Amino acid sequence: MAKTAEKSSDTSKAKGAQSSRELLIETAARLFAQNGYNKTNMRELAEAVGMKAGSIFYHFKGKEEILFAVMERAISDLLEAVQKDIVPAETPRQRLRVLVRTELDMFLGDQSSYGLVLIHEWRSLTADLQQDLMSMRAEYESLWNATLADCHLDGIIKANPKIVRRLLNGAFSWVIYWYKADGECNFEQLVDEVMLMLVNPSAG
Amino acid sequence: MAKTAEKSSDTSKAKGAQSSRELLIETAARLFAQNGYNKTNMRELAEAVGMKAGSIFYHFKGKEEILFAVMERAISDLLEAVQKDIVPAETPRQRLRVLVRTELDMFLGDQSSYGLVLIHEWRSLTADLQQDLMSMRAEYESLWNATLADCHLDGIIKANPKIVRRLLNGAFSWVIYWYKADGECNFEQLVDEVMLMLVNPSAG
DNA sequence: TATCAAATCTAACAAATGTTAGGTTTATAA
DNA sequence: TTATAAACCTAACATTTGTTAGATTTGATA
Repeated sequence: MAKTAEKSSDTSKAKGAQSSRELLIETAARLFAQNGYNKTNMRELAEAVGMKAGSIFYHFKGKEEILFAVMERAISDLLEAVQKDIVPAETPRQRLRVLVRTELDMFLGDQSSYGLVLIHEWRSLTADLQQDLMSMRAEYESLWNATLADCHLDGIIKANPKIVRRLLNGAFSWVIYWYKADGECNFEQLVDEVMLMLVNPSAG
Repeated sequence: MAKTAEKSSDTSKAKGAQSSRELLIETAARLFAQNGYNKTNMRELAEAVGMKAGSIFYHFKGKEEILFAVMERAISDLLEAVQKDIVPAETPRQRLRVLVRTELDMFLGDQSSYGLVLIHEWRSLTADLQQDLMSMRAEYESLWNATLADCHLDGIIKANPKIVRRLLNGAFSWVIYWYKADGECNFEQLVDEVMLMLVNPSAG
Protein backbone atom coordinates (compact mmCIF):
# COMPACT_ATOMS: atom_id res chain seq x y z
CA MET A 1 0.00 0.00 0.00
CA ALA A 2 1.28 3.41 -0.92
CA LYS A 3 0.19 6.57 0.86
CA THR A 4 -2.98 5.22 2.38
CA ALA A 5 -2.03 6.06 5.92
CA GLU A 6 -1.39 9.75 5.45
CA LYS A 7 -4.29 10.21 3.05
CA SER A 8 -6.84 8.59 5.27
CA SER A 9 -6.04 11.00 8.04
CA ASP A 10 -6.74 13.82 5.62
CA THR A 11 -10.13 12.93 4.29
CA SER A 12 -11.82 10.46 6.56
CA LYS A 13 -13.82 11.52 9.55
CA ALA A 14 -14.33 9.33 12.56
CA LYS A 15 -14.16 5.58 12.08
CA GLY A 16 -11.20 6.19 9.76
CA ALA A 17 -10.85 3.93 6.79
CA GLN A 18 -8.14 1.34 7.10
CA SER A 19 -7.83 0.32 3.50
CA SER A 20 -8.11 2.34 0.34
CA ARG A 21 -11.14 0.37 -0.64
CA GLU A 22 -12.75 1.35 2.62
CA LEU A 23 -11.89 4.97 2.10
CA LEU A 24 -13.32 4.88 -1.38
CA ILE A 25 -16.61 3.51 -0.13
CA GLU A 26 -16.90 6.14 2.58
CA THR A 27 -16.04 8.97 0.26
CA ALA A 28 -18.28 7.71 -2.50
CA ALA A 29 -21.17 7.51 -0.06
CA ARG A 30 -20.62 11.15 0.85
CA LEU A 31 -20.25 12.36 -2.72
CA PHE A 32 -23.09 10.28 -4.11
CA ALA A 33 -25.34 11.53 -1.34
CA GLN A 34 -24.29 15.11 -1.85
CA ASN A 35 -24.18 15.47 -5.60
CA GLY A 36 -25.83 12.32 -6.90
CA TYR A 37 -24.35 9.26 -8.54
CA ASN A 38 -24.52 10.53 -12.09
CA LYS A 39 -23.00 13.88 -11.31
CA THR A 40 -20.11 12.35 -9.43
CA ASN A 41 -17.40 11.24 -11.83
CA MET A 42 -14.45 9.04 -11.16
CA ARG A 43 -12.06 11.97 -11.28
CA GLU A 44 -13.85 13.78 -8.50
CA LEU A 45 -14.00 10.68 -6.39
CA ALA A 46 -10.34 9.98 -7.02
CA GLU A 47 -9.31 13.48 -6.05
CA ALA A 48 -11.40 13.34 -2.90
CA VAL A 49 -9.49 10.30 -1.69
CA GLY A 50 -6.15 11.60 -2.92
CA MET A 51 -5.47 9.49 -5.93
CA LYS A 52 -5.96 9.43 -9.68
CA ALA A 53 -9.01 8.20 -11.48
CA GLY A 54 -7.38 5.15 -13.01
CA SER A 55 -6.28 3.82 -9.66
CA ILE A 56 -9.82 3.29 -8.51
CA PHE A 57 -10.14 0.45 -10.97
CA TYR A 58 -7.58 -1.48 -9.05
CA HIS A 59 -10.04 -1.69 -6.16
CA PHE A 60 -13.33 -1.88 -8.02
CA LYS A 61 -14.33 -3.36 -11.32
CA GLY A 62 -16.29 -0.26 -12.21
CA LYS A 63 -18.29 2.64 -10.97
CA GLU A 64 -21.38 0.61 -10.37
CA GLU A 65 -19.54 -1.76 -8.08
CA ILE A 66 -18.79 1.19 -5.83
CA LEU A 67 -22.42 2.15 -5.73
CA PHE A 68 -23.33 -1.39 -4.88
CA ALA A 69 -20.80 -1.49 -2.08
CA VAL A 70 -22.25 1.67 -0.57
CA MET A 71 -25.78 0.31 -0.69
CA GLU A 72 -24.73 -3.04 0.63
CA ARG A 73 -23.27 -1.37 3.66
CA ALA A 74 -26.38 0.70 4.17
CA ILE A 75 -28.47 -2.43 4.42
CA SER A 76 -26.14 -4.41 6.63
CA ASP A 77 -25.61 -1.47 8.99
CA LEU A 78 -29.34 -1.04 9.27
CA LEU A 79 -29.98 -4.68 10.03
CA GLU A 80 -27.18 -4.76 12.57
CA ALA A 81 -28.50 -1.70 14.39
CA VAL A 82 -32.02 -3.03 14.53
CA GLN A 83 -31.07 -6.47 15.72
CA LYS A 84 -29.07 -4.93 18.51
CA ASP A 85 -31.86 -2.70 19.82
CA ILE A 86 -34.89 -4.84 19.26
CA VAL A 87 -33.90 -7.58 21.67
CA PRO A 88 -34.53 -5.68 24.94
CA ALA A 89 -37.84 -4.32 23.61
CA GLU A 90 -40.57 -6.40 25.16
CA THR A 91 -43.91 -5.18 23.88
CA PRO A 92 -44.93 -4.85 20.22
CA ARG A 93 -45.27 -1.12 20.69
CA GLN A 94 -41.72 -0.88 22.03
CA ARG A 95 -40.40 -2.98 19.18
CA LEU A 96 -42.21 -0.77 16.72
CA ARG A 97 -40.59 2.26 18.24
CA VAL A 98 -37.18 0.68 17.87
CA LEU A 99 -37.82 0.04 14.20
CA VAL A 100 -39.09 3.56 13.63
CA ARG A 101 -36.18 5.15 15.41
CA THR A 102 -33.56 3.01 13.73
CA GLU A 103 -34.86 3.57 10.24
CA LEU A 104 -35.20 7.30 10.82
CA ASP A 105 -31.69 7.36 12.16
CA MET A 106 -30.50 5.73 9.00
CA PHE A 107 -31.62 8.77 7.04
CA LEU A 108 -30.85 11.47 9.58
CA GLY A 109 -28.00 10.16 11.70
CA ASP A 110 -24.23 10.12 11.34
CA GLN A 111 -24.19 7.59 8.56
CA SER A 112 -27.08 9.12 6.68
CA SER A 113 -25.12 9.23 3.44
CA TYR A 114 -25.47 5.49 3.06
CA GLY A 115 -29.20 5.50 3.56
CA LEU A 116 -29.54 8.46 1.30
CA VAL A 117 -27.71 6.75 -1.52
CA LEU A 118 -29.64 3.54 -1.01
CA ILE A 119 -32.87 5.41 -1.60
CA HIS A 120 -31.91 8.01 -4.13
CA GLU A 121 -29.81 5.98 -6.48
CA TRP A 122 -31.82 2.82 -6.51
CA ARG A 123 -32.66 3.23 -10.17
CA SER A 124 -29.04 3.81 -11.08
CA LEU A 125 -28.40 0.15 -10.38
CA THR A 126 -28.73 -2.67 -12.87
CA ALA A 127 -31.80 -4.82 -12.34
CA ASP A 128 -29.89 -7.88 -11.18
CA LEU A 129 -27.91 -5.91 -8.64
CA GLN A 130 -31.15 -4.47 -7.38
CA GLN A 131 -32.34 -8.01 -6.91
CA ASP A 132 -29.26 -8.90 -4.89
CA LEU A 133 -29.88 -6.02 -2.53
CA MET A 134 -33.52 -6.87 -2.15
CA SER A 135 -32.76 -10.34 -0.92
CA MET A 136 -30.28 -8.89 1.56
CA ARG A 137 -33.03 -6.59 2.74
CA ALA A 138 -35.54 -9.40 3.20
CA GLU A 139 -34.48 -10.26 6.73
CA TYR A 140 -34.86 -6.67 7.81
CA GLU A 141 -38.30 -6.41 6.29
CA SER A 142 -39.44 -9.55 8.04
CA LEU A 143 -38.71 -7.85 11.35
CA TRP A 144 -41.01 -5.04 10.35
CA ASN A 145 -43.77 -7.30 9.18
CA ALA A 146 -43.65 -9.44 12.29
CA THR A 147 -43.75 -6.45 14.58
CA LEU A 148 -46.53 -4.70 12.75
CA ALA A 149 -48.53 -7.90 12.66
CA ASP A 150 -48.23 -8.12 16.44
CA CYS A 151 -49.32 -4.52 16.77
CA HIS A 152 -52.30 -5.20 14.61
CA LEU A 153 -53.32 -8.20 16.70
CA ASP A 154 -53.10 -6.11 19.84
CA GLY A 155 -55.24 -3.42 18.26
CA ILE A 156 -52.41 -0.91 18.44
CA ILE A 157 -52.71 -0.22 14.74
CA LYS A 158 -55.86 -0.55 12.72
CA ALA A 159 -54.73 -0.54 9.11
CA ASN A 160 -53.25 -3.40 7.12
CA PRO A 161 -49.75 -4.06 8.51
CA LYS A 162 -48.13 -4.67 5.15
CA ILE A 163 -49.53 -1.47 3.73
CA VAL A 164 -48.48 0.45 6.80
CA ARG A 165 -44.98 -0.83 6.38
CA ARG A 166 -44.83 0.34 2.78
CA LEU A 167 -46.23 3.72 3.63
CA LEU A 168 -43.78 4.18 6.47
CA ASN A 169 -40.88 3.15 4.32
CA GLY A 170 -41.73 5.94 1.93
CA ALA A 171 -42.39 8.44 4.65
CA PHE A 172 -39.00 7.80 6.21
CA SER A 173 -37.16 7.90 2.91
CA TRP A 174 -38.52 11.36 2.51
CA VAL A 175 -37.46 12.96 5.76
CA ILE A 176 -34.12 14.07 4.39
CA TYR A 177 -35.96 16.57 2.23
CA TRP A 178 -37.56 18.46 5.05
CA TYR A 179 -36.29 17.52 8.48
CA LYS A 180 -33.86 19.97 10.02
CA ALA A 181 -32.23 19.00 13.29
CA ASP A 182 -32.19 22.62 14.39
CA GLY A 183 -35.89 23.03 13.72
CA GLU A 184 -38.85 22.98 16.04
CA CYS A 185 -38.63 19.29 16.72
CA ASN A 186 -35.62 17.21 17.67
CA PHE A 187 -34.98 13.66 16.63
CA GLU A 188 -36.64 11.92 19.54
CA GLN A 189 -39.68 14.15 19.21
CA LEU A 190 -39.91 13.15 15.60
CA VAL A 191 -40.04 9.54 16.63
CA ASP A 192 -42.79 10.45 19.08
CA GLU A 193 -44.81 12.15 16.38
CA VAL A 194 -44.57 9.14 14.12
CA MET A 195 -45.77 6.89 16.90
CA LEU A 196 -48.54 9.33 17.65
CA MET A 197 -49.66 9.22 14.05
CA LEU A 198 -49.55 5.45 13.89
CA VAL A 199 -50.67 4.15 17.18
CA ASN A 200 -54.05 4.19 18.75
CA PRO A 201 -53.21 5.63 22.19
CA SER A 202 -56.16 3.95 23.85
CA ALA A 203 -55.09 0.43 22.97
CA GLY A 204 -52.27 -1.99 23.55
CA MET B 1 -45.90 22.27 -39.06
CA ALA B 2 -44.72 19.19 -40.83
CA LYS B 3 -45.94 15.73 -39.96
CA THR B 4 -47.34 16.48 -36.56
CA ALA B 5 -50.81 15.27 -37.37
CA GLU B 6 -49.91 11.79 -38.51
CA LYS B 7 -47.19 11.34 -35.96
CA SER B 8 -49.33 12.31 -33.01
CA SER B 9 -51.78 9.64 -33.92
CA ASP B 10 -48.91 7.20 -33.77
CA THR B 11 -47.40 7.94 -30.43
CA SER B 12 -49.88 9.78 -28.26
CA LYS B 13 -52.53 8.02 -26.28
CA ALA B 14 -55.77 9.66 -25.30
CA LYS B 15 -55.84 13.43 -25.01
CA GLY B 16 -53.70 13.55 -28.14
CA ALA B 17 -51.19 16.31 -28.41
CA GLN B 18 -52.11 19.14 -30.71
CA SER B 19 -48.75 20.80 -31.07
CA SER B 20 -45.29 19.30 -31.34
CA ARG B 21 -44.34 20.98 -28.12
CA GLU B 22 -47.24 19.28 -26.44
CA LEU B 23 -46.29 15.94 -27.88
CA LEU B 24 -42.73 16.40 -26.70
CA ILE B 25 -43.84 17.09 -23.15
CA GLU B 26 -46.09 14.04 -23.07
CA THR B 27 -43.46 11.77 -24.53
CA ALA B 28 -40.73 13.13 -22.31
CA ALA B 29 -42.90 12.52 -19.27
CA ARG B 30 -43.31 8.92 -20.29
CA LEU B 31 -39.65 8.34 -21.09
CA PHE B 32 -38.33 10.19 -18.07
CA ALA B 33 -40.67 8.22 -15.85
CA GLN B 34 -39.73 4.95 -17.48
CA ASN B 35 -36.00 5.23 -17.89
CA GLY B 36 -35.01 8.26 -15.88
CA TYR B 37 -33.99 11.72 -16.97
CA ASN B 38 -30.30 11.02 -17.26
CA LYS B 39 -30.71 7.85 -19.21
CA THR B 40 -33.04 9.44 -21.71
CA ASN B 41 -31.11 11.31 -24.35
CA MET B 42 -32.37 13.77 -26.88
CA ARG B 43 -32.03 11.27 -29.69
CA GLU B 44 -34.34 8.78 -28.03
CA LEU B 45 -36.87 11.45 -27.26
CA ALA B 46 -36.69 12.73 -30.80
CA GLU B 47 -37.21 9.32 -32.28
CA ALA B 48 -40.13 8.65 -29.98
CA VAL B 49 -41.96 11.69 -31.33
CA GLY B 50 -40.87 11.07 -34.91
CA MET B 51 -38.25 13.69 -35.48
CA LYS B 52 -34.53 14.30 -35.24
CA ALA B 53 -32.67 15.39 -32.14
CA GLY B 54 -31.77 18.82 -33.38
CA SER B 55 -35.37 19.73 -34.06
CA ILE B 56 -36.26 19.59 -30.40
CA PHE B 57 -34.26 22.73 -29.81
CA TYR B 58 -36.67 24.65 -31.94
CA HIS B 59 -39.31 24.05 -29.26
CA PHE B 60 -37.20 24.06 -26.13
CA LYS B 61 -34.08 25.92 -25.13
CA GLY B 62 -32.55 22.76 -23.74
CA LYS B 63 -33.16 19.43 -22.12
CA GLU B 64 -33.73 20.90 -18.71
CA GLU B 65 -36.54 23.09 -19.99
CA ILE B 66 -38.38 19.95 -21.04
CA LEU B 67 -37.98 18.49 -17.60
CA PHE B 68 -39.25 21.70 -16.09
CA ALA B 69 -42.28 21.69 -18.37
CA VAL B 70 -43.15 18.17 -17.30
CA MET B 71 -42.89 19.02 -13.63
CA GLU B 72 -44.79 22.24 -14.06
CA ARG B 73 -47.67 20.34 -15.54
CA ALA B 74 -47.57 17.80 -12.75
CA ILE B 75 -48.07 20.52 -10.19
CA SER B 76 -50.76 22.43 -12.03
CA ASP B 77 -52.72 19.28 -12.82
CA LEU B 78 -52.57 18.27 -9.19
CA LEU B 79 -53.77 21.62 -7.95
CA GLU B 80 -56.54 21.68 -10.50
CA ALA B 81 -57.78 18.24 -9.54
CA VAL B 82 -57.76 19.01 -5.85
CA GLN B 83 -59.53 22.33 -6.16
CA LYS B 84 -62.23 20.67 -8.17
CA ASP B 85 -62.94 17.89 -5.67
CA ILE B 86 -62.37 19.64 -2.39
CA VAL B 87 -65.23 22.08 -2.74
CA PRO B 88 -68.11 19.63 -2.17
CA ALA B 89 -66.30 18.05 0.77
CA GLU B 90 -67.86 19.44 3.90
CA THR B 91 -66.10 17.98 6.90
CA PRO B 92 -62.34 18.07 7.58
CA ARG B 93 -62.25 14.30 7.38
CA GLN B 94 -63.88 14.36 3.95
CA ARG B 95 -61.50 17.04 2.75
CA LEU B 96 -58.59 15.01 4.02
CA ARG B 97 -59.81 12.04 2.07
CA VAL B 98 -59.99 14.12 -1.10
CA LEU B 99 -56.41 15.24 -0.63
CA VAL B 100 -55.24 11.71 0.03
CA ARG B 101 -57.06 10.29 -2.96
CA THR B 102 -55.94 13.01 -5.33
CA GLU B 103 -52.30 12.81 -4.40
CA LEU B 104 -52.32 9.05 -4.59
CA ASP B 105 -53.95 9.28 -7.97
CA MET B 106 -51.18 11.52 -9.12
CA PHE B 107 -48.73 8.70 -8.63
CA LEU B 108 -50.91 5.78 -9.61
CA GLY B 109 -53.44 7.14 -12.08
CA ASP B 110 -53.44 7.75 -15.81
CA GLN B 111 -51.09 10.67 -15.67
CA SER B 112 -48.73 9.06 -13.19
CA SER B 113 -45.71 9.75 -15.35
CA TYR B 114 -45.85 13.41 -14.48
CA GLY B 115 -45.99 12.81 -10.76
CA LEU B 116 -43.31 10.21 -11.05
CA VAL B 117 -40.95 12.59 -12.79
CA LEU B 118 -41.73 15.37 -10.37
CA ILE B 119 -40.59 13.18 -7.51
CA HIS B 120 -37.82 11.17 -9.03
CA GLU B 121 -35.98 13.83 -10.95
CA TRP B 122 -36.21 16.64 -8.49
CA ARG B 123 -32.47 16.69 -7.98
CA SER B 124 -31.85 16.79 -11.70
CA LEU B 125 -33.12 20.35 -11.74
CA THR B 126 -31.05 23.44 -11.16
CA ALA B 127 -31.60 25.03 -7.77
CA ASP B 128 -33.37 28.11 -9.10
CA LEU B 129 -35.78 26.06 -11.16
CA GLN B 130 -36.49 24.00 -8.09
CA GLN B 131 -37.35 27.22 -6.33
CA ASP B 132 -39.77 28.21 -9.08
CA LEU B 133 -41.61 24.93 -8.75
CA MET B 134 -41.75 25.18 -5.00
CA SER B 135 -43.56 28.48 -5.14
CA MET B 136 -46.02 27.00 -7.59
CA ARG B 137 -46.57 24.20 -5.15
CA ALA B 138 -47.18 26.52 -2.23
CA GLU B 139 -50.87 26.95 -2.88
CA TYR B 140 -51.39 23.22 -2.96
CA GLU B 141 -49.51 22.71 0.25
CA SER B 142 -51.58 25.34 1.98
CA LEU B 143 -54.65 23.27 1.27
CA TRP B 144 -53.05 20.35 3.02
CA ASN B 145 -51.95 22.35 6.00
CA ALA B 146 -55.34 23.98 6.45
CA THR B 147 -57.15 20.67 6.24
CA LEU B 148 -54.82 18.85 8.58
CA ALA B 149 -54.99 21.72 11.05
CA ASP B 150 -58.77 21.39 11.07
CA CYS B 151 -58.49 17.67 11.60
CA HIS B 152 -56.17 18.26 14.50
CA LEU B 153 -58.53 20.70 16.11
CA ASP B 154 -61.34 18.20 15.79
CA GLY B 155 -59.21 15.50 17.38
CA ILE B 156 -59.30 13.43 14.22
CA ILE B 157 -55.54 13.30 14.12
CA LYS B 158 -53.29 13.47 17.13
CA ALA B 159 -49.83 14.18 15.75
CA ASN B 160 -48.44 17.51 14.58
CA PRO B 161 -50.22 18.41 11.32
CA LYS B 162 -47.16 19.78 9.56
CA ILE B 163 -45.18 16.68 10.35
CA VAL B 164 -48.03 14.46 9.27
CA ARG B 165 -48.14 16.28 5.96
CA ARG B 166 -44.45 15.73 5.36
CA LEU B 167 -44.66 12.09 6.28
CA LEU B 168 -47.63 11.55 4.02
CA ASN B 169 -45.94 13.29 1.14
CA GLY B 170 -43.10 10.83 1.38
CA ALA B 171 -45.36 7.86 1.85
CA PHE B 172 -47.31 8.73 -1.28
CA SER B 173 -44.23 9.40 -3.35
CA TRP B 174 -43.20 5.88 -2.57
CA VAL B 175 -46.29 3.96 -3.63
CA ILE B 176 -45.11 3.59 -7.19
CA TYR B 177 -42.44 1.24 -5.93
CA TRP B 178 -44.81 -1.29 -4.45
CA TYR B 179 -48.44 -0.73 -5.29
CA LYS B 180 -49.85 -3.01 -7.96
CA ALA B 181 -53.34 -2.32 -9.18
CA ASP B 182 -53.93 -6.03 -9.70
CA GLY B 183 -52.86 -6.88 -6.17
CA GLU B 184 -54.85 -7.63 -3.08
CA CYS B 185 -56.07 -4.09 -2.66
CA ASN B 186 -57.60 -1.77 -5.22
CA PHE B 187 -57.15 1.96 -5.37
CA GLU B 188 -60.09 2.97 -3.25
CA GLN B 189 -59.16 0.41 -0.63
CA LEU B 190 -55.71 1.90 -0.51
CA VAL B 191 -57.23 5.26 0.26
CA ASP B 192 -59.24 3.60 3.00
CA GLU B 193 -56.14 2.07 4.54
CA VAL B 194 -54.37 5.40 4.60
CA MET B 195 -57.32 6.98 6.34
CA LEU B 196 -57.43 4.10 8.75
CA MET B 197 -53.80 4.60 9.60
CA LEU B 198 -54.18 8.33 10.06
CA VAL B 199 -57.51 8.92 11.62
CA ASN B 200 -58.75 8.13 15.05
CA PRO B 201 -62.00 6.31 14.27
CA SER B 202 -63.56 7.28 17.57
CA ALA B 203 -63.34 11.03 16.97
CA GLY B 204 -64.59 13.74 14.63
C1' DT C 1 -47.00 30.80 -58.72
C1' DA C 2 -44.01 33.44 -55.64
C1' DT C 3 -43.16 34.51 -50.93
C1' DC C 4 -42.26 33.98 -46.24
C1' DA C 5 -42.09 32.06 -41.89
C1' DA C 6 -42.62 28.03 -39.20
C1' DA C 7 -40.81 23.51 -38.61
C1' DT C 8 -37.58 20.03 -39.39
C1' DC C 9 -33.22 18.01 -40.94
C1' DT C 10 -28.17 17.47 -41.60
C1' DA C 11 -23.85 17.27 -39.89
C1' DA C 12 -20.81 18.18 -36.91
C1' DC C 13 -18.69 20.14 -32.63
C1' DA C 14 -17.03 20.01 -27.95
C1' DA C 15 -17.04 18.55 -23.57
C1' DA C 16 -17.60 14.97 -20.20
C1' DT C 17 -16.83 10.48 -18.78
C1' DG C 18 -16.03 5.45 -17.82
C1' DT C 19 -12.47 2.64 -18.79
C1' DT C 20 -7.99 0.48 -19.99
C1' DA C 21 -3.07 -0.80 -20.90
C1' DG C 22 1.30 -0.31 -19.64
C1' DG C 23 4.75 1.91 -16.87
C1' DT C 24 6.25 3.41 -12.06
C1' DT C 25 6.57 3.53 -7.22
C1' DT C 26 6.29 1.45 -2.64
C1' DA C 27 6.42 -1.94 0.87
C1' DT C 28 7.72 -6.59 2.16
C1' DA C 29 10.52 -10.53 2.55
C1' DA C 30 14.34 -13.49 1.50
C1' DT D 1 20.39 -5.80 -1.81
C1' DT D 2 17.22 -7.88 -4.75
C1' DA D 3 12.95 -10.01 -6.13
C1' DT D 4 8.07 -9.70 -6.08
C1' DA D 5 3.55 -8.21 -5.81
C1' DA D 6 0.48 -4.73 -4.34
C1' DA D 7 -0.81 0.01 -5.13
C1' DC D 8 -0.83 3.86 -7.83
C1' DC D 9 0.06 6.85 -11.93
C1' DT D 10 0.15 8.41 -16.81
C1' DA D 11 -1.92 8.98 -20.96
C1' DA D 12 -4.94 8.07 -23.90
C1' DC D 13 -9.07 5.77 -26.09
C1' DA D 14 -13.90 5.38 -27.29
C1' DT D 15 -18.31 6.51 -26.57
C1' DT D 16 -22.07 9.23 -25.29
C1' DT D 17 -24.48 13.37 -25.30
C1' DG D 18 -26.27 18.12 -25.26
C1' DT D 19 -26.06 21.52 -28.39
C1' DT D 20 -25.64 24.46 -32.55
C1' DA D 21 -25.44 26.61 -37.29
C1' DG D 22 -26.90 26.44 -41.61
C1' DA D 23 -29.50 24.16 -45.24
C1' DT D 24 -33.98 22.27 -46.42
C1' DT D 25 -38.77 21.37 -46.45
C1' DT D 26 -43.56 22.36 -45.57
C1' DG D 27 -47.78 24.99 -45.42
C1' DA D 28 -50.28 29.00 -45.72
C1' DT D 29 -50.88 33.54 -47.94
C1' DA D 30 -51.05 36.97 -51.48
